[in-house]
Amino acid sequence: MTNINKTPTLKIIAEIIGCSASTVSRALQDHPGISQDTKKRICEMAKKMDYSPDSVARSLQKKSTTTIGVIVPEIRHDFFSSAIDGIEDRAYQAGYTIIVSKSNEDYNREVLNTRSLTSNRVAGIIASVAQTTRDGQHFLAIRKRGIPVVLFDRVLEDVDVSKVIVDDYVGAYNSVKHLIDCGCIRIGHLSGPKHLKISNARLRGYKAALENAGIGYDDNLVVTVELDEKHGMEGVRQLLNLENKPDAIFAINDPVAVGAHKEIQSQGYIIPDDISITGFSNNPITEMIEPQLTTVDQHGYKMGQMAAELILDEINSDQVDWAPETRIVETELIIRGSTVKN
Amino acid sequence: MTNINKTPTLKIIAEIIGCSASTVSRALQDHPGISQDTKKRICEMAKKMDYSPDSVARSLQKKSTTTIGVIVPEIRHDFFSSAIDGIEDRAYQAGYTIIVSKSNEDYNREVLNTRSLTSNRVAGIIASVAQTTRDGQHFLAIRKRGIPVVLFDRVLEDVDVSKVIVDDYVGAYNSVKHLIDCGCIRIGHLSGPKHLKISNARLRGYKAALENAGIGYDDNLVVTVELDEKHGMEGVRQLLNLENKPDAIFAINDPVAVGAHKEIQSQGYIIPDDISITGFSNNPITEMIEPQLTTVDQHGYKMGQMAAELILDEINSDQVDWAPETRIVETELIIRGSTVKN
DNA sequence: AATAGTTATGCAAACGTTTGCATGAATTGA
DNA sequence: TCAATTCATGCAAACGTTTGCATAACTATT
Repeated sequence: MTNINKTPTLKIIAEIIGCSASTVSRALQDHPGISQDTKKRICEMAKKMDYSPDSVARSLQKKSTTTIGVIVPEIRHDFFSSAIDGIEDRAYQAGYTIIVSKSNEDYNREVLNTRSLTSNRVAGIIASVAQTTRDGQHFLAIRKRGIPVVLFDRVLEDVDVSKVIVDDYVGAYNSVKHLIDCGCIRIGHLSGPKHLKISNARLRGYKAALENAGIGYDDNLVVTVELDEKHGMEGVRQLLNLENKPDAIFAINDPVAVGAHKEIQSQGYIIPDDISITGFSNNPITEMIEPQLTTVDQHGYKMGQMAAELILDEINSDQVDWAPETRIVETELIIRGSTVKN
Repeated sequence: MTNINKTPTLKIIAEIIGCSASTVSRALQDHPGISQDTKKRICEMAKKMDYSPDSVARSLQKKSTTTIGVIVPEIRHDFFSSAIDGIEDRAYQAGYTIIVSKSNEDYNREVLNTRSLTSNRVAGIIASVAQTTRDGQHFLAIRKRGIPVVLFDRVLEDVDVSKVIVDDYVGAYNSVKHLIDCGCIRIGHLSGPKHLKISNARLRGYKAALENAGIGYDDNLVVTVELDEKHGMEGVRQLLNLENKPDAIFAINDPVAVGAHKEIQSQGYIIPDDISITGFSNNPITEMIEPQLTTVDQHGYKMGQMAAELILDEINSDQVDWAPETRIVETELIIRGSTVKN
């Protein structure tokens, strides 16, 4: 599509007013060296012509953009879209725009994304890494070029950049503590695959809460499952088959909890009267089932905000070597009907 | 944060190789006028230094970017994040990046967003308008400057730009026809506010399907509700209070359907044996409830893809006056347990 | 009236590309 | 051997900004 109306530039305004482009530039910036009269004339004309500065040209000259690059494994996913939302809000407040790209859980595409973003001279990159990403060289290389990098949620342990993570341990601890406070004494746990950091952190939280309450740990009450609904159903069956059944379930995440929820009900138990249950993540589903699920909010939106704040701090710092910083987002226990009668 | 390693540029490579920047530029573009030998030396060096061209500088010189601007009312919302996903995929394939901004359902912010995007010299803008937007001047002005605009889903009727919309009429028709095919003969409709286009289109589809099947239209079976779960519950109560109760419900959207779903079950009716029910949108919730909800997929992802395709066509066209085009996305009926026993 | 100081403005370079044109070297054909 | 042709490369301008420095026109001070 070709341009019909020409976009106004400094030079065009300058010609109309009868001055130089520098004067127009300075007038628009309210530079002290320009007379009130000229300023007024120029500003009026600029407004009349609906002038807006060419950020491309400005970025070239300033050698920096006001754009933040974002890389996520998946866009169409409540947690990530919430995070993007949080990033956008903070960026918008600071006058920045965001370029969103997704890796599709593919390491190679993630590397390509970083190249594209650096090529676009973004002021910084916020990323949550793909499941297939093991190595963080691409992020380190960017950082060495002076572009701040913030990893959030899915971070790489051994990569020395700023990070925003959630405290899974505390989240799990509080969740289990809540079950105990509700009077449950035999709490089962549907745990995740052992190679995942979150599984271990949440399992530790579970154990600590039990110990703190003086409840003995029972190996039979912990079942390891994959992170989806189907496995939640299967896992909980094992627990319901025990002769000494649990009176509560702490599930590693919401899909697993939803699976358990269904299975428990289809076996005729009443939630929360017979068995209480809690999940993790605060997915939208948790509000849609009956009774609604008590869960741990991971605050995707909040994490996005914090990641944006962190990167803006780093961008605006003039320190040559900003030490990477890790910020931890507090989880929040959302108490609903699956643990408390309403 | 300050730069430590300098980013390689054409000039730097030129100095190392001992030629001019133009030669490097041409070599990297595989320009015919450069000798094989020089090309090889230059390309190797560029790779070694991990050179990637400065898109900012290139955009300035070429007077065009490879960035598409996206404006949505809300990011954290399944339909919109799916649409963004679809846009990203197509854009990525074409070598474009996307800038995502949200209006927060606020007309003024939407106008600001368009300014920011044009200032960033995006190649085109894809938008879904805010609820408070009545006037489309801001989009027309952009288009007059030669920047293609594509509106999707929430479009402005009187604004002459390209559009991607869904056929609500057909979607509703098929949904109701399905209920009829399942043997239902007394089909209630939870309709939406009368000033919304979607309400009317879906209502027309409902009526047409009935008429086509020779089923008389009964005013008592249509209840107007707000578009959320709570009103779905309230609305369906009216229908269940009729002495001649419906044997099926077609709800204007999924939240309303979910509300109705809950209410129907809590009154002791069995879905779909006593009453069948269908929604609209294919929100993730629809798969999470028991029985799962038959619904109409609006294909947010597909709409995003189509919007991206449309804008890329327009960007790559050299026609001075590209006639706006409207493309209609076919809805798809997703049949699940709320209408058919499994 | 001459100098110093102030005020308002313009010039030109720079940011990193791309590309039309010019130039010089090498090759070809007679 | 000379002109014509081809080949490889460089020069310089342009894209729209910003900004240090120079300059011109005043104003104030003596």
